[in-house]
Amino acid sequence: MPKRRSIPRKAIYRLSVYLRCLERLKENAIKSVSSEALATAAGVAPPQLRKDLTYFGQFGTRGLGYDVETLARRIRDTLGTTHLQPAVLVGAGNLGAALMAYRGFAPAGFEILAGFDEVPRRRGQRPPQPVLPMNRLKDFVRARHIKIAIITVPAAAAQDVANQLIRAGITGILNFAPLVLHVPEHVTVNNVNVAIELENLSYFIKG
Amino acid sequence: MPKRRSIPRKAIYRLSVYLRCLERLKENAIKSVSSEALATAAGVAPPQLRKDLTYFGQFGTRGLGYDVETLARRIRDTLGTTHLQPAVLVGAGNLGAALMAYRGFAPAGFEILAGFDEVPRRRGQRPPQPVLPMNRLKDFVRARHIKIAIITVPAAAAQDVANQLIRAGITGILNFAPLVLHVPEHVTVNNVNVAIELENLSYFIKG
DNA sequence: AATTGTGAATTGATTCACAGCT
DNA sequence: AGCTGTGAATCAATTCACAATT
Repeated sequence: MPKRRSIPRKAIYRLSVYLRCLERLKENAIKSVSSEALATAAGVAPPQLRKDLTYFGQFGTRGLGYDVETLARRIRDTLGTTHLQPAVLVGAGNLGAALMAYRGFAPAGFEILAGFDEVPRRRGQRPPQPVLPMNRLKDFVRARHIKIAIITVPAAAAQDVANQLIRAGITGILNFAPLVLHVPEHVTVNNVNVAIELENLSYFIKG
Repeated sequence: MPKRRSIPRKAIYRLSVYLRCLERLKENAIKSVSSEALATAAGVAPPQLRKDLTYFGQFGTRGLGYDVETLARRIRDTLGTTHLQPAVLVGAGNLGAALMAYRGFAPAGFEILAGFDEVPRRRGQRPPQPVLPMNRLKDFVRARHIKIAIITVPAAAAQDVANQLIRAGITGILNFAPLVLHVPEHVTVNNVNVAIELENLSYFIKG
């Protein structure tokens, strides 16, 4: 269990980036890496990387660097993705169905077990997992002790869906709906808002 | 033109959130709003909101608050989304096709004019816009002076696609591929990585 | 000799308290 | 009286320089 004093939130995001880079090194059969090399690959400064890692422990060997395999495992431990985590998705429209079919979750340690929708299997493509009606959500989530949910419903429905998920026992929500969700203390919400990302680009390209 | 001293990057993201809240107020025919009310809706503290706004100018009236319509327009001016901005998307797979069909871009001021792919119209649903072969990318982007691109190709292809886009004149990239893109100084990259967002949730739900 | 780990210094962002308008 | 705008103060994050270790 890592001691959590006051770890910058961005440091945790960067751990994920380091992990991706380590996985690439491992594919290339590289056993060991210096903070300089890993930092460059991750697009940060070497002291940043070292500081980030020491928030969670000491993983390197002075004079030598970091063992790729070991560091990757330790980061996965810290993030809690050593074992596959189940998740559900609510809102099986275009975007929702595409996310359900996305192959990038499994290597990161996540599996979307099912989608839920008011009108199962309406628009878009057919995802590989079942799409179930909303009235089955609560039992499904409880029975499998699922903690993570993805919301891809329209803004008008999102807060209500969030409330249902939280009542079912969800404590982590990845929210694609363009609004600020209000949730209790013990629930974490991460927002993904593509329109906002584009607006942000728009600001910078005016330069 | 706003003076840009040292504006926190997150302040610009928050501008987008304020804009969404203002649009909601406008729909409800609310003409005027205080920093307290708007901040609460946006999920920030009132002084945060006021400080953010003063990075770009003075938009309120002391004793009264902010005029909803005026503030919304001024924020759009700042972000550069007063007029519709054209964009292209590269990688028309599941996710790419879903984004092309997404209806949330138009109200934010963006329009995806076309998709590009090595193998046009292969997987997933058929998007409303044309999907063109990669060899038409450069001319298309140049002829229409497009500045913004969305990358939804696999990681292995993303850097090459980014290079092509930049040669064609793109200066803002929204990157969904799970790797760190290396780009010249004048190009802005925003990353959206759903797997990393899930990892981040995983860390916090262990709490 | 090389490279990590870290306290100290710096830089950046947020919060506060209140001055300044309407 | 009410509410914005902002300099000053606090808090957080990043960078640096170098001691510690192999």
